[in-house]
Amino acid sequence: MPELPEVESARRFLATHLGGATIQRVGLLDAAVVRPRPSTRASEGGPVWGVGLQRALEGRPFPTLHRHGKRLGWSAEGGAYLLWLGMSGRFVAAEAPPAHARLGLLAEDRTPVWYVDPRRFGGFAPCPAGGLDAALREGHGPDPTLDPFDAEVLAARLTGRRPIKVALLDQSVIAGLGNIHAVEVLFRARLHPAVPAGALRPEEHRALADAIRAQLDHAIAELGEAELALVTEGAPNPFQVYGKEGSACPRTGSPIARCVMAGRGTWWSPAWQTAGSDRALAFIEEND
DNA sequence: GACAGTGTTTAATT
DNA sequence: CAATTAAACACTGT
Repeated sequence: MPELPEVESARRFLATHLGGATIQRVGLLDAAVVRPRPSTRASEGGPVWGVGLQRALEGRPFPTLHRHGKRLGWSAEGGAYLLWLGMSGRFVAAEAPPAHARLGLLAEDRTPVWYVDPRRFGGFAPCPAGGLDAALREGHGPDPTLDPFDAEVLAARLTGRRPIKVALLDQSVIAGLGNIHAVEVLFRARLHPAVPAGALRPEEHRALADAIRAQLDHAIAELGEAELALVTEGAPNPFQVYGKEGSACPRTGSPIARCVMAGRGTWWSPAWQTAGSDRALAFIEEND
């Protein structure tokens, strides 16, 4: 579920539902969601760190959450924590815990809020007190919605021969884009996904920077007003090219293509995304 | 049953 | 050695 816009949406959701409240109890339905360090896996989590999280939150005001890229975090009396949503993490307000609820936040006169994460790639982990900002940014490039971000910034960070699509997924280059929004950004910028990252021209850097900002702003606004999930079951696919192989390109009507780059599904419109196609690396079209 | 899936780390390979 | 790619994680839905 979560790329930058969805994580920002989760941050606002928590502030709306728990802001100003005192946390009475942290329900540990699955202690493995609390980890010793950020970005560790469920097998490393456990009640030892779960108790630490309970002690950090219970009986205290719900903290202000900060975000950088896809990471969330807070720093308060009980200590600093990082929170990341992995592939399927989300927050749900409900009286009873939904399926795959891993943790519950209970406050007086508020609907309980549950951290739900079927795949358990997401979690909570303590980070050094006073070092929240450093922990949020560690190993990450700029967040396009929070940091200075323009064609020059992009040009300086996009180097090497790997495809631009793969570079956009690298959080150390830019923080916040995931597979869906990277695919949509390239469509907006009319850029071929297989252009080597270091081979972009100045006008392409500009188009890409504009597309990244536009896509993120668009997605945040849409999530805010519609509570739209990334790919809600039953709902039609809301994206221009993501997951649309074989269907008509919204701009040209020609079929959307798909290939795999760095192990991730990549969709694009060959007729529309012509910028850089002269420099595109060899790639495999697997659409029929 | 096989396969793909919104993320990220680690191992293996080039 | 640096740059890339594959595998692993954990589980659901088609």
